[in-house]
Amino acid sequence: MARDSRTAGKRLGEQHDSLHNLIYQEIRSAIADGRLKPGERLVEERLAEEYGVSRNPIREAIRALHADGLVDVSSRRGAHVAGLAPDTVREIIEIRALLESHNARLAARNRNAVLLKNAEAILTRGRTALTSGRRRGLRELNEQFHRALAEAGRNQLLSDMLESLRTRSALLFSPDDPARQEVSWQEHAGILQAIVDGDEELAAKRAMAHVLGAGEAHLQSTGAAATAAGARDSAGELPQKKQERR
Amino acid sequence: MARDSRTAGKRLGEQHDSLHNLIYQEIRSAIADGRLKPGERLVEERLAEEYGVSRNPIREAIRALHADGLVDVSSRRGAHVAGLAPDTVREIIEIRALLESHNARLAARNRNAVLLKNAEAILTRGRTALTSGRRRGLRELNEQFHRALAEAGRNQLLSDMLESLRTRSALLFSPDDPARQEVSWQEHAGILQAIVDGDEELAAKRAMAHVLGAGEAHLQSTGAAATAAGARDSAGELPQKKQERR
DNA sequence: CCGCTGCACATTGTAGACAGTGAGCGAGCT
DNA sequence: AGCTCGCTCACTGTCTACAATGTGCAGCGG
Repeated sequence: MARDSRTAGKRLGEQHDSLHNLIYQEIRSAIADGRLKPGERLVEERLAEEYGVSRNPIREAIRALHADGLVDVSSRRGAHVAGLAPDTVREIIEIRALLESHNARLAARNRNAVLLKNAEAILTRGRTALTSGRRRGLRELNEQFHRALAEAGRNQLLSDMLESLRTRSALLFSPDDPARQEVSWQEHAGILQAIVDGDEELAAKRAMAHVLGAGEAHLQSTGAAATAAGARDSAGELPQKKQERR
Repeated sequence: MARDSRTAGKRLGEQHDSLHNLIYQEIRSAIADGRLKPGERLVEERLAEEYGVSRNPIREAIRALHADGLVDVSSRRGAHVAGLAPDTVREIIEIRALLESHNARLAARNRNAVLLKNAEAILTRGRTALTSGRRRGLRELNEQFHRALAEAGRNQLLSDMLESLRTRSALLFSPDDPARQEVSWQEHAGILQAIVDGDEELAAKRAMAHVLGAGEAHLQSTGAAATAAGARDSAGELPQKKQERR
């Protein structure tokens, strides 16, 4: 399969971090970078050899990825990179919209000065990055902004759930459309403004619109309407019958 | 996240019971039954011996429990049964209220005949069990009813998230107050009625009230003692310095 | 030519060791 | 005494080996 062993810049640094954590990160970014595509099988022994470790850390990493919803694991049949069926994407968007909305409401209710300052700082950085054309960091800044908002909501559970949803979508969605980015950061500003003003309703409304808008954009760019309700439970779990036996 | 209760619901054939799955179930019910108390340490080797297996299945089970939020795992310091700090309980209630509410709205929007019939059947069983004094099955019936509602919402992700939240609370909350049960099942009826009537707003409102009400009841019963015993915000997450060295 | 049956193997599940680390406990110092 | 510094050891993290099982393929019968 020659997965370009070079791409996996496996520098097992000094890190006292447990091995399986590093593996987890590695595979995770491999999925994010598209080096591992949805449906692709994750063979423990192969990965073990690739990273120069035994199968145990690999197994743990895979379990962690499974907990994050990034891989599907079926008993005795191995693990596959999870895919997102259009229906699932819609569900994620819907729930994320609901939760982001609620979180924005909470943030507007609390109005914690320092946390909002932090969000504003990130917002500024995002907007300058946008105008100066440096788009490479935008994805990360977007992540940071939403994380800052989540913190401002001061509900740990909600924050965690949002993080999880963002992870699932961010890793599996297609890269962002530049045009959309403009709108996106304007909306960010609008949300934050409403929060700072303490206008709960407006903040909630804008947050929801933001998520739904971004979701629409993604649905457009990716599969389009090519899959109304047909795929149903396929959920990207097609094992991709590659057959690489020798 | 909702273990592997794949969409199919748990008809016959509970999967090929891999050992670690059995262990998972075992420990899980041990927590539910109170045989394992919050803060208690889970020593892999001890459990391995207790169940007559090696440590690997134990580790996997612990990971799964961790994914469900039932145990806390800190690197190199072992796993402990998770506790619920009062703040966390409030967060769970709040988010669950939000999600149950939304789910009820969706159910009212869809009005899937067969799924609602199912919910009604469970409702009936619950009410008869209540009046006939057989309270031992009520907890399970309550679980089933909410699961049925979740299905009726027809949003898999939402259903899974609710399942997870219910799991976390059900296992760690104190047993239910009989008086509350009466009210609870009346509210169940009210919610379902609104859904059947297709009144989205009412259904959402009632679902939220139901969760908040139940939550309040729990906070009352546990909160008082909890405030005295472990007023700290860390509540159950202190590793419980027992020191059982020999 | 095509479907069925049984075999062989690729992979996962489990077991049993070894290695590394953090936490108490006591010796030595001040 | 109080404190620091090692020592010791119960653990977890990892590795290697073995067992169990699903899958594809060859070979056979139709």
